[in-house]
Amino acid sequence: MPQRVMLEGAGPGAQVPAHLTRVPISLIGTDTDYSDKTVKGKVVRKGPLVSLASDNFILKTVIEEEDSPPKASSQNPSINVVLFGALAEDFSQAVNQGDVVVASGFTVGRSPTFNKDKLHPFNLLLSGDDACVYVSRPLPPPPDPRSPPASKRSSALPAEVSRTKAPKYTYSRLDDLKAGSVVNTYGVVVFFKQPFKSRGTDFCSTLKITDQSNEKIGCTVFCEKLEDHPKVFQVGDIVRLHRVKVQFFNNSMTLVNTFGFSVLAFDGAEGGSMEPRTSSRSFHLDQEDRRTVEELRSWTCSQALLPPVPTTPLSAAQPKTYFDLTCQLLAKAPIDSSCTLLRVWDGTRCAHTLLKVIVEQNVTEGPSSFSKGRESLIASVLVYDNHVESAKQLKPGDFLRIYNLRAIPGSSKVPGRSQSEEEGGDHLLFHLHGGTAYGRGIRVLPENSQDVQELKRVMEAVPEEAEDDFSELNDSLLMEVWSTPPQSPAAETTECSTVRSCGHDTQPVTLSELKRSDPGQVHHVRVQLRSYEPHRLHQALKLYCSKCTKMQDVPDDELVAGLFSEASQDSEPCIFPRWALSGRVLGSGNSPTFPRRSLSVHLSTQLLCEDKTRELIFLMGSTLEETCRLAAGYQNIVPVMSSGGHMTLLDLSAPFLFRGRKRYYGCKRCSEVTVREPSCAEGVELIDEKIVAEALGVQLLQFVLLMKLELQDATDTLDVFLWRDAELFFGVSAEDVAANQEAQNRIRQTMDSLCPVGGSAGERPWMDLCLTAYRAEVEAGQNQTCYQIFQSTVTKPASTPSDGSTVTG
DNA sequence: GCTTAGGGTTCG
Repeated sequence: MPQRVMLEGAGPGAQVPAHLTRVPISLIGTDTDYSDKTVKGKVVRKGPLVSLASDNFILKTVIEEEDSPPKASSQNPSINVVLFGALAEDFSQAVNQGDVVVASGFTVGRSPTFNKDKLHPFNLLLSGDDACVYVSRPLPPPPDPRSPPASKRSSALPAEVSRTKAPKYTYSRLDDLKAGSVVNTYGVVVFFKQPFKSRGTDFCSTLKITDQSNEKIGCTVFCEKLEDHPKVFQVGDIVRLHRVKVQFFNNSMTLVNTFGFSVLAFDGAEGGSMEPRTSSRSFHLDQEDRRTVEELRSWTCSQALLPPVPTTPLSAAQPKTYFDLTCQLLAKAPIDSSCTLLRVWDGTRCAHTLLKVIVEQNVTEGPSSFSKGRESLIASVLVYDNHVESAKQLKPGDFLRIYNLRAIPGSSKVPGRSQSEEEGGDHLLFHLHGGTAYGRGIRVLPENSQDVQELKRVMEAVPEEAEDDFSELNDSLLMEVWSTPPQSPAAETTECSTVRSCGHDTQPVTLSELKRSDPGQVHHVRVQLRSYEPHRLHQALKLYCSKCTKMQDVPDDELVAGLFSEASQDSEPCIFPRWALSGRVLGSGNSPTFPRRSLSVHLSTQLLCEDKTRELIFLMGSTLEETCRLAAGYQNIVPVMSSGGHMTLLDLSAPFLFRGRKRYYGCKRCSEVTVREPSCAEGVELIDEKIVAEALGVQLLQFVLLMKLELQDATDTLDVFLWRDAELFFGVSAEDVAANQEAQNRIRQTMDSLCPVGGSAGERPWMDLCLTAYRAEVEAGQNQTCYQIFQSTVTKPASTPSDGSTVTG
């Protein structure tokens, strides 16, 4: 058992393997995989070495995070660490109180002493192969006589104080294989087949691997149990094979598993997870293995062996092509003995209408139908022959990768009836043909895999329930507005955090403490952003009436354009007010469809006298587009129409005022519209939206931003609103967000930095926030405690390379 | 017991 305490001669942290990322002690919980994580802290208490049985020991120690940001709390976060076996022995000898240690390869358990010591609800457990402690300490060297000479300590590899050596494996390069020998080897997968049933007793899987030698070697694995097979998900994955026999076949070397065979598979991407995929409980993985994987990853990268995109989303599926699909199974139904229907989705919309295969009633596993909006995103996959057997193992909800799926256009060859038999045309369904050519097959992806996390993000951004085509169209239009220009969020490494400006003198509390507090209080918390709504950020922009306190969505362009068009239909004669001087203005159209035409316009005589003709006009009969274009030349444009022979405003769902790119809306409940001459008394320098609204009897609606954020710390999660101080939080005005792209980008970038897409918890920066808790009526008669972020601002410090710690002040 | 497969698109 290779259990170790590493002594570092150089500075702290210098020799902790680079692929490990550090987790703040405050964030330790049980719902995370810590296999590639570290925790760092100073040993503030070191318990005695306790002998449990012969050759088994236990030692308890407390470490405290030294470099957590100041003012976070009166006390630095600390946690109990329990070490077992030889590691406990080594730790006892090699580590002193006051040393700074980095622990890796630990698991997390509930702390049984939390109620007593109030240290941390969880503790770290270090035992087994992977557990490791790195000690950084200034010289002199430790008192352990077995410790290697100082010269070695300053080398790239940490010196080790270990009583037991790892069983040593040697790995053959692929250009150095001798027929008949049994070897261990590493390789990058360039081709693979999922396990399939052989004619014999076993499942068979096929790999072709390569390494820096550039040899490409085929490899066949026979195992009765599926879980013993290589867990390869995509080309570029790295495998470590133990005990494979080298054989000659057709003039080339091949590898076949032999007695004692085992395999680990790794993500092949640089910076990917170091957690090996295996069903084996007793595998050994040390620093050298990790380095080998890193080296293969960078070689793979230099050779461009990894496919640029692992799989094709449904939105990019083209008729008659083969592709791999990552998706979620929603329902399945048998068609006949050699065909099964899988209904899947990936959150993207296929460019072609998806064909729905109708099956007999009561044979579907999972829901037999979905909302209209959802149905339009679901693809029918017909799997044949040998794949029917693997489909039997699948359950609705599973995340799948389907290899070598083929997009089939039209609907003529569908078993059973199909919804669009008469339509023919541009419909798609998908076939997984029989056989295993080109790696054809299905694989269930583990829920914690990076690809599934990404898939879920995409799916979560899809609106919950049926939305008709109209609103989806508008969503996609607005999405374009929000996402241009396409920025590369990956390139942005800026740490992002927040500062409070509330001035309260309150100590930060944990979320679980906060939840136990009475409402009506102010709290300070230190949290990360776990998720947020709405994902389509344009939906965060609302209109708010300060009089009736009602909130509404911003009407979309299609609706507004409709109101303009309706208003211009009305051609009944109109008596214009006496103060208004009528004229014509030339519209902006210049195409046959939109001819340039003159529009009826009305000016205030007073303004005319003051030679302020461009400051305010009343415009009649224009389209939305014409109004927008004219808005470039006039400071204030009020669209008007004729109603009952009088000039009046359009329906208040339309903006009552255009000021440059900004549009202003009025509250339908609280406005009492009369078109009057604005009281531009002398001395009024500028006609703005307030003056116009007042003149017209319009209760001006305010642009606001409203979001729901899910916050998280080590103890709990909490939903909070970001509303009243949303502008302060983002450093933009909601009015600007409504009108310009830069302000929209700023919000998008802020959210991306607080909650990177596909990012792990470790990548999310910490935020210091001020929260208020209050009772509010959520539904009729239902009071609930709500939380809102106050007086907190996101700060973006100059982009500095992070030291791996995620905490910023 | 000690084979099975040994990549290379489709019946639908």
